[in-house]
Formats: sequence, C-alpha cells, structure tokens
Amino acid sequence: MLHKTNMLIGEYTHSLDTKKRLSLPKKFRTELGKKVVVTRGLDNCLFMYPMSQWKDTAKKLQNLSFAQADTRGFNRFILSGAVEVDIDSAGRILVPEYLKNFAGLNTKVVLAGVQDRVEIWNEKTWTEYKTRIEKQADAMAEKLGEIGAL
Amino acid sequence: MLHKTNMLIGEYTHSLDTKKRLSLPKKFRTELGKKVVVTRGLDNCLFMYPMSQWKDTAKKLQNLSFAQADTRGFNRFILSGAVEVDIDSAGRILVPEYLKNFAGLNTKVVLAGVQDRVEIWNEKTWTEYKTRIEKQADAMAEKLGEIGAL
DNA sequence: ACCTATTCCCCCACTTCTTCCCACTATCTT
DNA sequence: AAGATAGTGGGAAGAAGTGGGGGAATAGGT
Repeated sequence: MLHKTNMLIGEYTHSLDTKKRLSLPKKFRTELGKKVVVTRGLDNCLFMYPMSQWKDTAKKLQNLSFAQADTRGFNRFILSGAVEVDIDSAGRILVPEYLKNFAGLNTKVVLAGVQDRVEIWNEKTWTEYKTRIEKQADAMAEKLGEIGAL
Repeated sequence: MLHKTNMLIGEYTHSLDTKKRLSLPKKFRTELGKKVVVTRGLDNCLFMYPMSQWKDTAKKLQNLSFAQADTRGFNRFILSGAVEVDIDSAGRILVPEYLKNFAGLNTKVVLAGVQDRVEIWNEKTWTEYKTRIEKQADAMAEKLGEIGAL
C-alpha cells in the first residue's frame, strides 16, 4: 500500500523550548500535514505519525489478539498515550508534559525519520542508543543478507 | 538487476570543503541523476544511491517489523541515517553533519563506485581498509573457490 | 456565576545556517 | 599555447530555527 512518494528519513537535532514547543524539520512538514499523533514509543522515545499513517498503525494494533495479556498491555501502552497535536503557524508542536517526562526530554532533542513515523529522542539517549546499534549493524546486515531480506 | 548500461565504477579522491560540500566525480553524475540518497553504510563508510536504487532498498526494509528489537534497530540505523540530497549546479552534494561524523570524514574523502552504489570514505580509513583486504584477498578467493562461488 | 491563574497560540524579531551564484585554479585536450 | 572542463572556494541573499510578548481561551476555585 503506497500512500505518498516520500518517506520520512533523516536525523535532526532541535531544541524543546521553555514552553514545550518543538519545531519540526522543514523536510518533514509537507509529509506530516498540519496535524499529527504523538504517542509513547519503544526504546524510550516518542513516535509521531502523520494522521493518515496513524490510522493504519492503530488498525494493525487493534488486530493483535485480545486474548494475550502481553499484546493487550502493548496496546494500552501505545494507544493510551496517543495524543492528537496540531502544528502551529511556525511549524511547531506542543509536547504534553507526560510524554516529555516519559521520553526524558530536555532542551536538546533528536527527531529521526524512520519510514512512516518520526521518532523523538532525548539527544543523549539517542547517541547512546546509536553507538550501541552501530556496533551490531554489520552483523545484522549479514544476518539479514542470509535470509534474503536484503 | 541492471537498469542502465553503466555501473558505478572507479575510485576518486575529492575534498569536503568547510561548508560540507562534496563534488561528485563527473563519471558518476549521469548515472546518479540529479538527486541521490546518502545513508550510513557498513564498515564505517557512507552509501550513496541513485533514487531508483534507493527505492528498492527501502522497500525491503519496510518488510522488517518494528516489534522486534534488532530489526527495529537496523531500520533506525539505515533509515534515520538516510537523507535525500539534490545535486547542485556544480555537481556537488551537501553532507549532513551527523553523517560526516559517522564516517569520520575530514577534507580528504574517497568516492568509490561499487556496482549500484557509491561509497564515501575517509581517505585514511579507506587505504587502511584496502591494505587489510588485499592481504585477505588470496585466502578469500580460495575459500570462494572451494564452495564453488567462483 | 465570577474572578483568577495558567496554558496556549499567534505574531514579530533575531540569529544562524543554507543555498545560490560567481570566480579562480588546475588539468586535459586540441 | 589557448580553450575547455572539472574541481574548489567564497560572498551575499534568503530561509529555517529559536525565543519572547501579548491576547485569547481554558480550567479551577470560591
């Protein structure tokens, strides 16, 4: 299913000001539209989806089995934290207090485009995560190559 | 799969200027078009793809689930590291700060054509890598010969 | 229901980085 | 030797990110 030609990619460091405003990178704005959904993400970051994309993602989550306690928990984790936020005239969003706390955000924030979502990270957490991943990347590529995914 | 008649081949040393601009070898330009994607590569270099080629790669990555920690990490590594850059009137691209840092680039940079992509290396890292590989090449050939790959 | 206090949003100003354009040099060609 | 072409460098206009003030809206308490 192809929605748009562009996907969200790239890494940008922006700052969260005292009013909890966060400006989005210019490159993301057209793709994101004027309203987004922000939610708790995995690995201690936030996920931000364009509205169109969010609907697909929410649907996928709903299709996960209700019977299992762990997927039920996973659902709650993602869905209960979701907020619809609109983008102001300067291309900024307002990050709710509880999400800011969840991701441990302070002034320095990293916005990372990953396919159909943007991830919002505390800068320090991000760099730590990245160095950890970089070490594994070569081995990972090899493994994916073996199963023919790449 | 070859789409065009030319493959990207050859090795060139160019310089990254103070504005993080990098001119592409003339030989690559027609093949690359006027827009490319640059991303984190393996072995500490950067990969540069023509748009057409990138789309294939990106599609493969889409199939990796974000529910698993390792593929999630690999996705972040590649996708958040990717940038769509266009080539200016002088045939140069702009290398983002974080990619420059990742590959440890300074002024001397090597551009190496590898089939359907161009790799961008710190010159020193490149020469070191090459000498290391050359030593292994004989042994490698033997191994590949044994399993009938060559 | 009213007043107060806080949050939020729009607008404007400032600063820094990017982008575009032009110019210089070196090398290769004719 | 002159001309062309590739690679490199720098200056100036423009845009993107950031920060703050004031008015509107919302919530909360009495």
